[in-house]
Amino acid sequence: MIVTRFPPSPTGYLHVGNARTAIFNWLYARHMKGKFVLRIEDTDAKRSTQEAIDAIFEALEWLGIDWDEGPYYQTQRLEIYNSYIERLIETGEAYYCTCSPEEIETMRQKAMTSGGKPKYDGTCRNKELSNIEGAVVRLKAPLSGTTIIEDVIKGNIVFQNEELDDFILCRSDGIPTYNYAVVIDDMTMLVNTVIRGDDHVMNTPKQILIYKALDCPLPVFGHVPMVLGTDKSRFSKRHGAVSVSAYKDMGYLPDAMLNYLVRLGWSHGDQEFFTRQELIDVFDLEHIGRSAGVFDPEKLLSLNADHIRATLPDELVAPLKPFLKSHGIEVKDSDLIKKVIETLHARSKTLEEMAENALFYFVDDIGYEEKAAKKFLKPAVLEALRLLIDQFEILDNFSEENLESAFKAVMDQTGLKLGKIAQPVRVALTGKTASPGIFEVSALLGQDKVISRLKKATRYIEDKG
RNA sequence: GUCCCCAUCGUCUAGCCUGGUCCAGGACACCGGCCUUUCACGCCGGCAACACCGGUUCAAAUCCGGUUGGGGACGCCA
Repeated sequence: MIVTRFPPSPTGYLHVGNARTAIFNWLYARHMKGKFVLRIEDTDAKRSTQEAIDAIFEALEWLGIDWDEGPYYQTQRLEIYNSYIERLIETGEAYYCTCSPEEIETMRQKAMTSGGKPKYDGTCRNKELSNIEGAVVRLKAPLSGTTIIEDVIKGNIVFQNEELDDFILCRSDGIPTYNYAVVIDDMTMLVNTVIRGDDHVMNTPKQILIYKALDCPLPVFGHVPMVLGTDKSRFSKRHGAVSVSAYKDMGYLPDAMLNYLVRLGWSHGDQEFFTRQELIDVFDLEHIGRSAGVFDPEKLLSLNADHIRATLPDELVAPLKPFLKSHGIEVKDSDLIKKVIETLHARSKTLEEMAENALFYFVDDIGYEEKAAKKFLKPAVLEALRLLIDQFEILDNFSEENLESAFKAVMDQTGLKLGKIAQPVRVALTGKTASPGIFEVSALLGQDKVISRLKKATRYIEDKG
């Protein structure tokens, strides 16, 4: 059975780059009917926070990523790491080292200036020191030969073992280092498929060495290329919004985010739009690309519009409510919201945009956009508006069909074309020059509101004239 | 500096493994047009790429080598 995992370190919000590797692991596990494990890598006490943990859970939940095992916390697994340290010391695969950080630093400086790779020189390698207070544990890494990553995405990557050094497994305070804890965790959690960011390739040979020292079979490794910003450097804050929750707040649909992030670096022929289930059905590791990709907010936005359009208005009601609320609108009538969404869902790229454009349906007193009023609410349309009010007042069924005939009647009486009448009416009803169809807007607004807004517009014109 | 990775339209990518069907296809953005009561949606059309050099071959975007460019990693961070 395939077992994948996502191991965030809780030092901040969930970054879209990290979210993408979480998604790859999750999708692959779901596709293979395997298991997906969540593990919190909180060994860095200085930077790990509970808020970050909560933020990560919230973002994963929003994305619809669930896990079958965990969350595990590394800080609760210290005994496990220690027991394997003892074993590695016993078998001679690791040793205690008492070199100070300062000494190491001068070692690095020397190596750097002489053109070499900064690494530990092995001072304590053969001293067979015992567990002295303040000692670190280092792996006794091979001095020659090669270590090969058989990467499912990038192919074989070969490292000369001379490039590697006796890196630290366990810090002087007894806390395991990242590379060591990861191996022990993946090994004991039976993780057999490790899909992670490109930035980890250099860690992988080290981890392979630990697996070998432990005489443990290797998992399958797959390193996915990074997500870049427009300037081709690692995607970060200066390129725009980077946290998953920011996109949630801007009114993106989780499925759109999922779709976009997966398609950034993975493909399935020419297909651009995927539902969650389609992704689970067809996702594979073979079609993950080898080159890094630029995060394009425009394309995400367009995809979000596609997902909004593909979602039934009914299902958009609940997600839209918080956005209406943030504009001070609380509507109890879900059926009304549904109807409002029907008029807006082909013209909204985000839920936030949809909420903004829905405001005129709900507020009591709409304001006119300055340019709109200036251009369309003019004395020339006064007569048409009054005739329309007359027509509307005698309607007993405020249906779109009846509305249309009412408009026709006014067109006949005034000799004006529909366009000449519709725009002023639109401004009167919505305050803006762009809106859903004038008949649907009117029908939804209802007789009373339409008539009162039209009357208000006539008064506005009279006052100005 | 050392090591590693990458290289098709502005961007995401298909094609590359299994050379010819590719004077390179799709999508976003952009530009025209149609539809039309506005804005969208939809539809039609356009712009635009195989980084460079050399090799292999009858034939290379596809295979090989090099160059250049970009990215990443070199912590008692993860």
